[in-house]
Amino acid sequence: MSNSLKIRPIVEAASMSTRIYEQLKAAITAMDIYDPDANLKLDERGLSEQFGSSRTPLREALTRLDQDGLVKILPRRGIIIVRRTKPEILEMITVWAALESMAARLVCEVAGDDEIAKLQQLADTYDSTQVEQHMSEYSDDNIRFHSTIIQLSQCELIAEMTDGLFRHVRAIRRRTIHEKDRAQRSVRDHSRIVKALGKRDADLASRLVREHTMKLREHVEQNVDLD
Amino acid sequence: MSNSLKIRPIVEAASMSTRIYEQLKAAITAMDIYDPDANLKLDERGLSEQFGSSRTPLREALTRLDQDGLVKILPRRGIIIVRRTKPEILEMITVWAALESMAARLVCEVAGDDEIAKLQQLADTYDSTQVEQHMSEYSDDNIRFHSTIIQLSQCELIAEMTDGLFRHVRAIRRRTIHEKDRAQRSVRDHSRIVKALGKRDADLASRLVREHTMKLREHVEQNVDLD
DNA sequence: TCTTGGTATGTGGTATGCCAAGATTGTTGG
DNA sequence: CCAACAATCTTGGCATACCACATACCAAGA
Repeated sequence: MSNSLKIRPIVEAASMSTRIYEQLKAAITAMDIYDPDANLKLDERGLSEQFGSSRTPLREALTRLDQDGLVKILPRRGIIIVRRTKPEILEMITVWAALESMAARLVCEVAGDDEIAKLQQLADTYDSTQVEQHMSEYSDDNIRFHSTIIQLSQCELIAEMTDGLFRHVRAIRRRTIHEKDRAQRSVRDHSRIVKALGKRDADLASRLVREHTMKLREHVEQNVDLD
Repeated sequence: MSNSLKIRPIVEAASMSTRIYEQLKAAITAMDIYDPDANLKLDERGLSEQFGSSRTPLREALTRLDQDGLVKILPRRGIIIVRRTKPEILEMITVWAALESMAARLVCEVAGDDEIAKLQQLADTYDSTQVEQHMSEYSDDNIRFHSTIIQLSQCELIAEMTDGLFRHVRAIRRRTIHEKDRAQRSVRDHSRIVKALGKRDADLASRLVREHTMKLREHVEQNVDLD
């Protein structure tokens, strides 16, 4: 086996603009943009210097972020990270409900029993009594649960679209009041959803998912103040 | 009325890159990209010359189109208009069904009776006997019907998202076999949807919309060949 | 005629510099 | 002390030049 060269294909190195784009996207996602003291202004020339590149690739990255709706480029005024208004957030949650509801429907058709069992496991990690003690972890696992449903639907497009939505909704989660009541209800909801998926009851599963997410919408509408 | 200056707001002159972006987007939307003889290759330098600009704003426009998924930029290989694969189209229709279904639900809550009456009018323009004689017009009015539902939902985000989907799905409509059976069923479906909306039966309306769109999905899956 | 290294050309990526239009600061006249 | 104006700075838009890599073509040798 050693009488020939062992060559592995060169991994296509991402362009500088792509790397900048990804890094900026991650950075914006990580920061708390709804903090009243947050600095939302971006400096083109300053950033390009920090990245050790010229303005061109940085500008390309910013154009893409603008297209994503993460920043807004204001001619001759500056580039700012956009804060979503509350109505916009509510719309996002509504769309999320629509997409995940459809995903649940698809899961009933295409997912294997083993995969749904995996989902069961995610839902069972916490019972109603534990959840109040591990709030922060639960928040992550909660998102993981919903992401998994979307994965199992095998619809790539739904995954893409909700990815952007999760990003924004997660940002305002830090501004959400966590009531233990809500968390406990959430655990019960998840359990019911899994059960419906297991029974391949598409109508029920999709309805439960939609109602579950719309409850979040209601909660945000009444308990989150962004201004 | 003529004793005062007639002032109309200054239209914020769009940047060159924005105008190029919009023009290219319109051009790509207009062409039949699934024609086997279609030229899908774009020439950066050639285009910039045609637009009378340098490559920079053109490249910015192309970056945005790439982000939209309308073109694909291949480093050092060229820029091509992307053809959607059949599975991708099917996913788009599925997502469309999810979104419009939710839109119907919202319409039941927020639309006025007068607005639903307008929808009724759109649905009644054709009856089952007329539709086969005015196929091409019906196709446009069909899209208008669905667009109107989304408008009436007052959810800006759903409108944005479906806009992109319509664009792609419309492109393959030209490759779809139009059976008069399907058109007649479509007219009946629309009528039922309006009725459900009028009764503010959100569950029924959303179900009918979803099933209606998923019928299109089925039809495309079985009757459209893109390769 | 076929193989093969070399070369010309095409194409997107990046660096740089200038420009015009807001924004800011400083100055001046009241 | 303040309003109005002017000089200056800031900042995104655009043009241009050059680079690196992919591809096609070509010519020399087997």
